[in-house]
Amino acid sequence: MRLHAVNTVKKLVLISGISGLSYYAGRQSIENKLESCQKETKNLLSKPALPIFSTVSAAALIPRNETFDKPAIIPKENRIVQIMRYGFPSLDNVRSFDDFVLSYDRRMRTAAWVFEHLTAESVKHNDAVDRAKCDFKPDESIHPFFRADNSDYKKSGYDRGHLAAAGNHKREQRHIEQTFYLSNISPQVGVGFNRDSWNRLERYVRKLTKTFRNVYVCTGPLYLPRKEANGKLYVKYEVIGSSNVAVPTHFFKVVVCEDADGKLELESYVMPNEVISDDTPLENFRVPPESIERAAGLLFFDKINRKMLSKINGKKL
DNA sequence: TTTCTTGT
Repeated sequence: MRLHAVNTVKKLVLISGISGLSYYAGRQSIENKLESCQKETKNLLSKPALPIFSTVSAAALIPRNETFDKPAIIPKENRIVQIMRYGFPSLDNVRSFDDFVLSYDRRMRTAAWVFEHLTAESVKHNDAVDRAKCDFKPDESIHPFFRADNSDYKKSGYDRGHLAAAGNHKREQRHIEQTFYLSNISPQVGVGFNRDSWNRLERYVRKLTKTFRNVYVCTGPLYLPRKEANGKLYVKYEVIGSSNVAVPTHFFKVVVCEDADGKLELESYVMPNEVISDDTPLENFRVPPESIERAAGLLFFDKINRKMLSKINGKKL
């Protein structure tokens, strides 16, 4: 890269989401990112030649349904800062919703990860919120080449399984509705997985808010290699519908809980996307977070001060 | 309680 271009690229990296430069962006604090994003967006607005509407990660740090015409792009109390407090697992195709953040994997037609922040208040039952009123819908913010449609899932034999669980977003009707965008959905085995053991894991994570004041959850698909008859390893996954939506072989959850003293406990799980017996204890699915990072190509909770981490998968450090 | 699909 030519030297004179470097400064411009540095300025653009937060807006354009050039993944190869994520190291630079990753070193900045979230606050700096937002400040910088806000500043650069304003700069860009005065330069109509730059294609700000077609860049992907411009959507990342700017809440949906905010138009670029309004001067106040970043609200003061930013929910996204709260959700992403401990770092972004990656910076590819990041987009934020009102109560969760996701990174979209265009090739797989589903998310690479979704991030949520849960509290006792945010998951408590709310009569005003009705799941039955929600419809699964294509995410129109994704380019049609890479977008999943309801027809892809129809008669596929798979459930439209939430990554950010609907049950985690009952504070407002608007919040739960946004979890039904197909960018937050992956093909999941229904009976025996989505409706059973995976749901059991989701309920367990919600229950953690009873003992911890803050719960941070990262969820995503995995496509793990498997040994075939010739002894070699292959990554093999089914694709469904005319969009070829990838069917993940596994799903992960990495959870960080913060207690009243600010001490942090981490738990990480991998479950195969297949029928799992209901009597299998959830602890059986615990795996070291490093192995999920390697398999997924992600880095979780990058910004956690290791001194604050007291437990990993139940083991004291 | 929450997670869904299919058929009418």
